Amino acid sequence: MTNQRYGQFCGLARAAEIVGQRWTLLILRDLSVGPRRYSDLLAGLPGIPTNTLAGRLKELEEESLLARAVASEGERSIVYGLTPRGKELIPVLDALSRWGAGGMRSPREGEIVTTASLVAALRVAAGDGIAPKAWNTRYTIRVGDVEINVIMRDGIIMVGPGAAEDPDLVITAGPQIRDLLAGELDAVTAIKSGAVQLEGDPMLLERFAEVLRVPYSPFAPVSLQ
Amino acid sequence: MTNQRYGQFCGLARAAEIVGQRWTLLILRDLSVGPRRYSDLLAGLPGIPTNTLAGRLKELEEESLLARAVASEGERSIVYGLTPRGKELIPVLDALSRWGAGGMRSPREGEIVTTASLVAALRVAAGDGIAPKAWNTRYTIRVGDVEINVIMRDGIIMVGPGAAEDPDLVITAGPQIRDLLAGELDAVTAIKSGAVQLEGDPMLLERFAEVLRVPYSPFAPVSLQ
DNA sequence: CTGGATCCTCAACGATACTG
DNA sequence: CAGTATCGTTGAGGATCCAG
Repeated sequence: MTNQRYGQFCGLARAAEIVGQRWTLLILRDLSVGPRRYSDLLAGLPGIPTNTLAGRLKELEEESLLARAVASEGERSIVYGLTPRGKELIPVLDALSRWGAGGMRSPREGEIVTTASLVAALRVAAGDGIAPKAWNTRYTIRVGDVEINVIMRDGIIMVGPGAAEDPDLVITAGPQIRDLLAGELDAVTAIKSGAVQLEGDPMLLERFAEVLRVPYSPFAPVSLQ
Repeated sequence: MTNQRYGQFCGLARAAEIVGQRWTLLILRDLSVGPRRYSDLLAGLPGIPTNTLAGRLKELEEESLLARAVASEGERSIVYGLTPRGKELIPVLDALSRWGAGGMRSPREGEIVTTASLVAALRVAAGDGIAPKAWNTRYTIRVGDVEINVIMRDGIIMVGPGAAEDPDLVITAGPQIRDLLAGELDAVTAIKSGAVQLEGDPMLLERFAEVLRVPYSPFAPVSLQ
């Protein structure tokens, strides 16, 4: 499977030959959350053909963006994880993610939220990952049947898949969570309108919305000059 | 021409639907240098089929990343230029470019340097675009038959296509210019080895190499954990 | 000459079935 | 669970042609 080449001695062209292939960016996004098995990736990327996934994983391994490893002793299952070279790409994925989110308003027909997409979105929203030191809070965020956690601890924000243990606040929302992160919907309105449902202290949603904030640039079609 | 979709309500997925198509990133790179005509783009992207270019331009216009305009009064030619939404993508292109450059060593068989690729590379190398205020210098850089200019003025670095007017230094080099920017080749060695030829004060190359510097991360294939 | 449109071919992608 | 195998479909590649 010889990658298509652009024939230019250019960093962007080289990058495009790798990440410009269909599904590759989403595979990398899923792996950016943590090492995953083949079947995890397949489940997190609805619509990807199995041969395409297998081919991409092989190519990305050849490019040293990811490595395969046996999950644990005795297990037959294989996990794929990003190498340092692959991890270098995470800030770029996040920048692209932020740009793409600026063009999003509401889900199109049939669009879903996956665990990795929600983790990536909140990782972007967390920005530099710094919160006030005193805010030690554990959040679980539910969108559909997806659950992720956001932990603020000692001034650091961590985002990961799965519910938080003993959460201080459980936030259940639909795609409108995007508007909350975008600052287009404030916490009070979100609660009143029913856009989010809470289990726990509602004040903790204010902190959440204050720290996890994507300053999407306003997007208006314009003409040149 | 209905774009392939990923079916996920995710910024990265939306971005990938647009910029993940073949040739799109390079078209945007060329336009990031400035507005260009159809034939300029065709010439700067050797190998692109005309129908692909036409199709991409149409899609990118629909997505409001670029706009078409009549070049100047009376002219029949059309120029394509980035909209603000398209320009928001330039820092992302630069980040991707930098990442890709980290995996580059020497040109592969048949790889060429184009005007836009060289401008983009030096724009990345210029980083935040700041130089010492006293360094008012005009450079012309030649690689093959490509000529671009780098102007340092009042602490600002500007990079553009075409030779500089009345340059203080003309730098002629091959692909080894990449090593100079990467800091893997210092100015003195570059001159002695003949990797670069100069017309003007050789000391000005030191300034050039000092300010235009891409801190590529070392790249070594490794295994997981 | 610029700015495409058309046609044909072929490699890559997509869907499904199947296997060690 | 982790992929191959098979086969149909789509989009890219390449050449040519055409209108303003």
